This record gives sequence, C-alpha cells and structure tokens, in this order.
Amino acid sequence: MAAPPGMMLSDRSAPPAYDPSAYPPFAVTVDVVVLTFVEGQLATLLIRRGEPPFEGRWSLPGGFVRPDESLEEAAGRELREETGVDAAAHLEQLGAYGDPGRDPRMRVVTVAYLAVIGEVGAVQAGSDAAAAELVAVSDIVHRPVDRLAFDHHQILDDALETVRARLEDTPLATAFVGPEFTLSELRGVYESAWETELDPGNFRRKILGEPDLVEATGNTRPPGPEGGKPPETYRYATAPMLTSPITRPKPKRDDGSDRSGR
Amino acid sequence: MAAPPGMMLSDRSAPPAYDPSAYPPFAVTVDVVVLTFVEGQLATLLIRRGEPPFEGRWSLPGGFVRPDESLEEAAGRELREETGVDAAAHLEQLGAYGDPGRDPRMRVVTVAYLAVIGEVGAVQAGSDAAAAELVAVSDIVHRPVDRLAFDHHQILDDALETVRARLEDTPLATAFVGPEFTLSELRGVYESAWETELDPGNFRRKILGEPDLVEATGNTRPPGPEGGKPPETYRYATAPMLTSPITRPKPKRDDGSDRSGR
DNA sequence: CGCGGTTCGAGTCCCTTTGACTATAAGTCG
DNA sequence: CGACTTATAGTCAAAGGGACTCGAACCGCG
Repeated sequence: MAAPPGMMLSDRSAPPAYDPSAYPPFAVTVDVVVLTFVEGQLATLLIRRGEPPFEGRWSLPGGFVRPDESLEEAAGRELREETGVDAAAHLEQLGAYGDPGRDPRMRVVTVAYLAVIGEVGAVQAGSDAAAAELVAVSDIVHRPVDRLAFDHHQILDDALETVRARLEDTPLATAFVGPEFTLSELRGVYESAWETELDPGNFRRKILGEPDLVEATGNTRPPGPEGGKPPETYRYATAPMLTSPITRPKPKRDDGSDRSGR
Repeated sequence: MAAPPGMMLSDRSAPPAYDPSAYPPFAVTVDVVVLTFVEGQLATLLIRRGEPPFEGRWSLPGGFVRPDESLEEAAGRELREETGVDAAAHLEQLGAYGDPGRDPRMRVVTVAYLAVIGEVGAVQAGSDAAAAELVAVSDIVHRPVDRLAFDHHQILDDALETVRARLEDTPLATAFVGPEFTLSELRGVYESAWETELDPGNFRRKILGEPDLVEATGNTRPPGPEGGKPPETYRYATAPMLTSPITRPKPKRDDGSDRSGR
C-alpha cells in the first residue's frame, strides 16, 4: 500500500539534494494553438516540419521554455516569433501534455497555450522563415489520416473544445474578430466553431441583451458582394463574463441520412 | 525584437542535440488538490511541511514525476500514497504552474490535478506518516495570512473555481458524495462550493429532471438528529454532462453588511 | 429603372424553464 | 401530544429562448 521506504522521489518535501542528476531529466516546452477567423472560417497557424521525427507533417509552433521566463511569457514569445503578433487578444493555458513517448527522442512535457488573434494581416507578415501557414481548422480536424506531429492533433482538438466551451459563457468570440465588427462576423465565429447555424435575429437579441458585452460604434459597414442592408458595427465593451450562456444547439439529428420523415 | 541568432533553444524543431545539458534543467512534479465533502463542508487534504522552505506551512501533496509514468499516473500514484484511495471518483488536470521562483530552490514546473473522492473513511486510514490532514476549505481560503506554501494557495483557489464551474454543467457533485446519496447531500455540495443556499424543491426538480443523471435506489435514509422525513437515496446514473446547466445564483448583494455579527 | 435576391434589424408568438412560494408527509425531541 | 425539523409534491408567474414574420436597405441584372 504505502510507498517503499527510501523512495524519496515521491516526496518533494524531503529531496536528498538539489542536484540536477538526482531527478529525472525533463524538457519543458510550450506549444501554442494560434486561432483566428479568416474568410468565414476558423484557421490555425501550423508549421511544416522539415526533419524527423514526423518529417513533412504539420506541427504546432512551440519551443523550449527559457530558465528565466514564465510559461505564459514563453508562450507569448513563441507567438511573437512565429506570427509577429505582439499580443494575442486572448492567451490562455490549455494544460500540460507529458506522456512518456510523446516525443520519441526524450521525455518532454509541453504546456499548451491557446492564442486567439483578430488581426489576420499581422500573421501573414510574421510567418517568415519558419514555414508557418494559416490552415483552415476544418481541413485539419476531420481527417483520420495526415494527423499532426507528436500529440499535436490531440492538443488541437482539446483547444477547439475549450474554445467551443468558452464561447458559451465568455466574450471570447470578440477576440477572433477585429476591434470593430458586425454581429454577422461574430455569429460566424460561433457558427464556425460549433459547426452549426444560428438564427440571426435571436443571436442579435442575445448579444445585445448581454450587459456591457458590446457597444455600438455608430458606424456601418458596406455590404458584401451579395448585397444586403449595411450592417452596424460594434466593439467589445467590458463584460469579462456573460451573465447567461449562449447555448450551443443540440447537434442536429439529421446528420447522416435524414432517415425517413422528420 | 527577434531572438538573437544562435539561440536555438527557442526552436524545438532544430535542437543541436539531445544532450541533457543542452536544455535548461527543469524538475517536473505533480501536485494534487484532493477534495471531499465531510460534515457538510468541502475539505481538502493538506500536508504540514516539516522543513524549509515554508516550514510549518500547509502544502498540497505532490511529488516528482517518474521517468516512465504519465502525468496522470503520477497524480494517481501520489493520491494513492497520500490518502490510500485507490482511485478518485474524479481525476482531472487543472494546469501547469511554472513561474520562475515559485520554488526558491530550483526551477520546478508542477502540473496540478484535482482529485475528488467520496469515501472519507479511506482518507483517514491512508493519512499515515506524511502528516496529512483533512482541512475544511473555508478555514483555508478566506485568510489573507497563513497562506499555503509555494504557490499552492493559488492552485487551491484555481481548483475551487474549476469545481464551481464544473458543478454547473457536469455530474461532478456526485463524486463528492458516496455511491448512494440523498438529494440534500448533493445539494450540500453545491451550497458549500458556491457559498450560497439553494431552494430544496427547485433543486430536486432540476436534478431529477436531468435525463440519466441520477436514479432512485428505492432505499431511504434515517433522518438526522434534527428530525425530518426520511429521505430517499439515489445513485449516479450515466449522464456524462448535464443537458442544461444548474445556474449558480448571483451573489447576494447583502454581503459585508452583517460583518459585525456572528 | 424595376425586380428578384440578399442581409440587416425589429418585432411577435408561444413553449419551456425556473425562481418563489404553498402544502403535505413523516420523522425528531421534549 | 405538539412544536419543530426535513423531504417531497405541486402551483404560479415571470423570464428566456426557439421559430417565425416583416419591412428596410443594399446588390446585380435585364
């Protein structure tokens, strides 16, 4: 039942000494899931690997944590180095991934971060020598083959599920769009992340009904090539949380077959 | 702006070599926030530290991750070693804490886990030589002084906030109580975690209205010393999530006013 | 220019959910 | 027994939200 005596590694309160050789060697890295909303779709920043292992596969941007920086600082630095974005509209830790064998070369614990950015232009500029590309999330996730390197596919899936949950009760959606946005754009973030469609009128009522969530700018946007009434624009106000969640509709049961009648 | 050339540590895709001396030395540990519900209160398992740093302060149980085990396995092992509980009713990762200086001795990244257990008896049995004790959460949290060692107070706060959120839309509350429980017990978990009071009738309607959340056992429990109708008991059924959240009431605005009394 | 097509914004209808409350049942203690 | 407790059932009204309609303002096209 109890730990064998003498196994001091299990008790941090009494380590024999603080000699680096006395504890197992771990590398600690950060990986960043960079998400944005471009052309009506969620997109993520991926890097094509140039050498083994997983040569030629997509991977998340990331790198070693430096001795003098915090985990979040490391994530911000990697984001800046890979995308040129100085500060994400939203930067949040997703969790740690440390299964033995997740990197075939050595024991690596990575701390995954979610970075959401609204300004797409900067990304294109910053994707320099690192062979970084913005890839539509829908092109990556729904593929059993051609998975990401390491356990990055799992990390991406977890990031997306976190986003889907955060959209329900936080203003996270506003981080995907620019500082000034239309309600259709905002709705597009929800529809893309949830892979569903939302009623425009009800969505509008819900968003505008949330106190201090958004405020009108007084400006309008010219309509797209499809025509339509010029939409008003809004900006994010101050609410750190929603007072009541925007409920994700149940997955439609008509997915596979529309079996017989409704 | 950019990293100085030659600083290869910032790019995991091209490390010079996999020599342990080539990357910064990190220790990786797991810390476990063990929560249970005893005598109508949330309680957590803490360990009184016997040596510096933070000598004499409470700390979370935890220890080094071994080279051949996953993070979750390490958390389960620590839980087993500290409490004697073979498997928590709920074991979930909270996140990684790795600020430089969080441990004055060396750079330590800890991955925090939340373990919820329902059977209190086993804990008392397992708290052997490690000087582990069950402490009421309310006795710990609301104190600016006498904080936990390291950043464990922050970890505990984060764990509690995670619990408060999980209670809203998952069956987590059932993990705090035994396999057979009354709705009052379950309500007590909510009231204790949320520091609020819930209407018994409405709570009952909500819980029983959730499909596959709980099922009646057909048994009743003798009433407590206060009397009352003998309650029926229930057990957790199968629902992994609630279909609609149990909304946490807004914090009453009457706080602070009665600070003179009791 | 007129017309069908589009999106946007406002509003209606109605069912469901839920907070507040009342009533009854079945125990306790003194 | 009577006052008190908790448990369970039920009622009522307000709020929330899904489905829907309608007019406004823009597009492209003939």
